[in-house]
Amino acid sequence: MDDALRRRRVTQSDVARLAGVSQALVSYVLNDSTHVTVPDETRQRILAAIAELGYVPNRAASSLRTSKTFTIGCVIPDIANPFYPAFVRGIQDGVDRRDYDLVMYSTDGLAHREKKAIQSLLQRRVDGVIGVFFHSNARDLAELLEHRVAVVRLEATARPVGDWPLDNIFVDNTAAAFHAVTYLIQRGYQRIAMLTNEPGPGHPRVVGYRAALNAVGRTVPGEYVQIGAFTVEGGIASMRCLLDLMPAPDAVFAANDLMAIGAMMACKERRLRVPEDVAVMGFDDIPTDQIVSPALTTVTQFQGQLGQRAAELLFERIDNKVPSVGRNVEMPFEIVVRESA
Amino acid sequence: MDDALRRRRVTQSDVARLAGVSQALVSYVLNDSTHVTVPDETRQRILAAIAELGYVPNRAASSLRTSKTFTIGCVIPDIANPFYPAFVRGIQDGVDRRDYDLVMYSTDGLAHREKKAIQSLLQRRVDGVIGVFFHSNARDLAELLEHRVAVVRLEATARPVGDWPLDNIFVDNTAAAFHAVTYLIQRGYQRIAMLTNEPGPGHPRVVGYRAALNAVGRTVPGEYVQIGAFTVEGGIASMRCLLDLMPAPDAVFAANDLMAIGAMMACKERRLRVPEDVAVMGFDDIPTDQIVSPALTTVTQFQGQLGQRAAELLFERIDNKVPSVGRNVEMPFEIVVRESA
DNA sequence: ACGTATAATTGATACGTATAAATCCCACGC
DNA sequence: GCGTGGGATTTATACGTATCAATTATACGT
Repeated sequence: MDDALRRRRVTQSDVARLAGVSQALVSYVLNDSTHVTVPDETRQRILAAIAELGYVPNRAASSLRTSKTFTIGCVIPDIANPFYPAFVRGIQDGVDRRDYDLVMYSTDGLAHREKKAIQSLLQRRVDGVIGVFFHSNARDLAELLEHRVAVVRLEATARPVGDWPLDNIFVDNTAAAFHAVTYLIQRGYQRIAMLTNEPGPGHPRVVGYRAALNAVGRTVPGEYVQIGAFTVEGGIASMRCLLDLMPAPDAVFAANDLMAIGAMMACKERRLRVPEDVAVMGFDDIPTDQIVSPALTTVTQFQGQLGQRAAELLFERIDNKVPSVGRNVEMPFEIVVRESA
Repeated sequence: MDDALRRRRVTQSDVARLAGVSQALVSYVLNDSTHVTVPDETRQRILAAIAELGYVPNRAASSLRTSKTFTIGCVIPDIANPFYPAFVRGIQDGVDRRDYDLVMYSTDGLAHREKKAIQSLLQRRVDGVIGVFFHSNARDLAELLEHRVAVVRLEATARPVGDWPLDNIFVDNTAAAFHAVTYLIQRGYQRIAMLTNEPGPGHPRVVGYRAALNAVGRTVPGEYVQIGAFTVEGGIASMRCLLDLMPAPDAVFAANDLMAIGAMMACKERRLRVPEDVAVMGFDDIPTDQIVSPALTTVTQFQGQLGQRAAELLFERIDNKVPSVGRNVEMPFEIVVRESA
């Protein structure tokens, strides 16, 4: 095909001409407006013309006129991080059901990339945003909110929303970690260590970990909390350090599953059995957990449901079905007992 | 914040008024047009006004005027399928570098959802599309192409593109499977079976599998090619059938890694050692492969690079740097030898 | 038969931008 | 002193749609 075949875009005016009506009427039948009645005979004529010409509405023009874009923005650190695909898929399903489209941004948790994403969202005049912001400077989000953009944040704990119409959806990570560690305690483990990292949701999980141990009157030796990267390699490195300790822990709670898996690898390396010699527990429930051997005991955040629910919350706001004050919506977690602890 | 704080959107006209110039001039400084020269003094005044009012360009209006949307569409079966996150991330990186945005669609490989995605893409007047289409009825893509939308398809083999300006990026799956199976043969395996499924890229992989065996004068017993779902469960089920055969295979080549992992599980279930009793080889190189034990030997398609390259090809077309005839761009694969074979 | 209410349709306009074309302003050369 | 060539700026317009207001056609009741 050469550029010769390049087709001019068909507009409502073209359709109107063919159907022998005005452009306005075409628009009316397309949006089957309630205030205007179009007799079936003309409607059919117009629909026929639309089909014949292959008319496709121009969203940009429509958005300009109505200032609705039917677009949702999704801002996450990294789609290649195994926590997110299921979450995003949940969002997609919710968004798709309403015939909205999803614009995706990966920020790598970097402040300037979050800013850039927000800037794009602003230019695009999206109707809503679902995001995971590590550096979410409240001012930037404020700009979205001031322009009536619905925003739902995924958080690791309840957050003050002030008077902004900003919803937080969250799994109580502190409580979840508390339960996880309590589970380990009940299983009889005596020296429970933790693997975590600095930015991101590690902090509340450490808080829960400490609380669970304190609740049974135990204290945590400083070197039992290892800080490293949120990756398998990070887990391996941190776990090696822990295993060098005297006494070494008999159980580890990792702030995410990749680290937990790394920890298991470090154990294997030292010929330690999991869970007999040292138990390992993770956080998030990524698909790989069911595959590794031993299968990883963890706490799930039901990422798919989380995404779907986030979309629902967003649309409630878009539909104005909800007071303009921010909500904190707590979602369930669940200890998933498999083989590693 | 109540609706009272709802800010009116600032337009170029607002900026112009504050700076004491015409709207046109504002537009000129924003697009620093080459044909028009704006003295530095006025430019500064305008930029100051932009900053003071917090002006954010309206992309819909801009798109309407220029018929450029700075939007790329991405159509894949399922972002939760572990093959795709790295691919998408590669695309994102390429797209981001050019300050385009990415609209994502998951189709589940269903024809009607592919159609629906294409329809959205059409309405959005995206500048380009990168897609994995299982039912890509050529006519639907034609509609995009006729409207000068750049399209890059990810395929499993070279494909005739006709005269359409449509690029295919592909890893030669047949050759890759041929190499994989040849590797197994060279390792001395005698009875090599295969796990695959029906739609999707299974077919060319089976072709390569057969070719490799034929090349050394072996034939394939019909029941050595098992068809099942592209999932871990599918792999388990299919592998069980294979292991019930007499004689059972001593090696399995799975058309994707999830099936391969399932196959390993089925082996474990029967107390068979991998690779000593039966070797397992997969296809795709998903992140989990490095984690399972034994680590999965597979063939990688370098998904990240694949995505990046797809974006590059797309932009070459968008930039008109390339003749309007379709290209077939082959990308490398590589046998990744780990522990399972 | 004739207004009148209602149905059917059209005209006109604005959304916010980019850009071609027109205008204005000023210094400069002769 | 006056035309002239640019530099600086503005005017005008179109992109494609949705929708209000206005107009025309139709039906209806008395």
